[in-house]
Amino acid sequence: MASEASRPAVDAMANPELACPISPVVDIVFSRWTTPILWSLNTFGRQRFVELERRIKGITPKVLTQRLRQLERDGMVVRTYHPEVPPRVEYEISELGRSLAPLFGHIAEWATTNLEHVERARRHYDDAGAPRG
Amino acid sequence: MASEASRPAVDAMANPELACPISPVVDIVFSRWTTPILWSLNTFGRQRFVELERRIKGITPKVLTQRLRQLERDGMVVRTYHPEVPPRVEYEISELGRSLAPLFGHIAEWATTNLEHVERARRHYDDAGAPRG
DNA sequence: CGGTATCCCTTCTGATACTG
DNA sequence: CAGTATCAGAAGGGATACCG
Repeated sequence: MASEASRPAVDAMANPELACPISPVVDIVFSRWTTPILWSLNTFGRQRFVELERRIKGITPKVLTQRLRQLERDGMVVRTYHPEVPPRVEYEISELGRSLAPLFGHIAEWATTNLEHVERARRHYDDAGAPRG
Repeated sequence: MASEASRPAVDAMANPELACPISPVVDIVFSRWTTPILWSLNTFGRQRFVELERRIKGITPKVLTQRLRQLERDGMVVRTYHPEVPPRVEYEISELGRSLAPLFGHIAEWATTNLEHVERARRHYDDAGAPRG
């Protein structure tokens, strides 16, 4: 195996000890509400606060603000303030955020082929699969 | 665009309206503690409860049980109970769970090239980037 | 419009103790 | 060993109201 510093990314799947190397990414990218936000910004382009609020069904302004701030801090989205009356704020995905697109594509692909397997497993488990022992 | 039923997975990136199609996967795969568990099982193979408990630093038996049950219900892991004294239970990743390996690989790859960008963005934001407006 | 402030409540989690 | 039971505490959201 290669050294820690020069190890190719794929080798991470075989990296022993300690926590799994994808946990940090999960914290950044896959927190609640972040994927719909990134998805919306990536799909529909630059949007205002209300547009996002309306698009992302069920989110409250407080939570939307929190997540947008976090995503802005992490460099995933860019916030632009226009000092007008009424004020106008636009959010757009950054280059760093856009680099997640292929990843999201892979996840979507996994979903289309495997989500039904999960559903099936759940039904099977709920019918008779409760753990014995 | 193709119809809803036959649409290729990658087109999901352009799917309009409603929530983003990867949210269900996020709920299943990227809940707290699930990635370290799947990672450990995928990397080190079949393991007993205590082995997982010791390997995954900081997890409590209660939470480990909860997550393992959920993963078992979703068909990601297989639980095998050996009625011996003392009892022995082994967990291993399922075929469905193993199908996530390439995905995890992509995430790990993204991490190695982009995680430092995130760190940099955070420092920059914390230094002077607080939103004005 | 684009938020913030406040309150409340559910969920998640940790610690501890105990059992077959 | 492989959990379960119980309780307490923290965190994350939601609802509502208000502000520049």
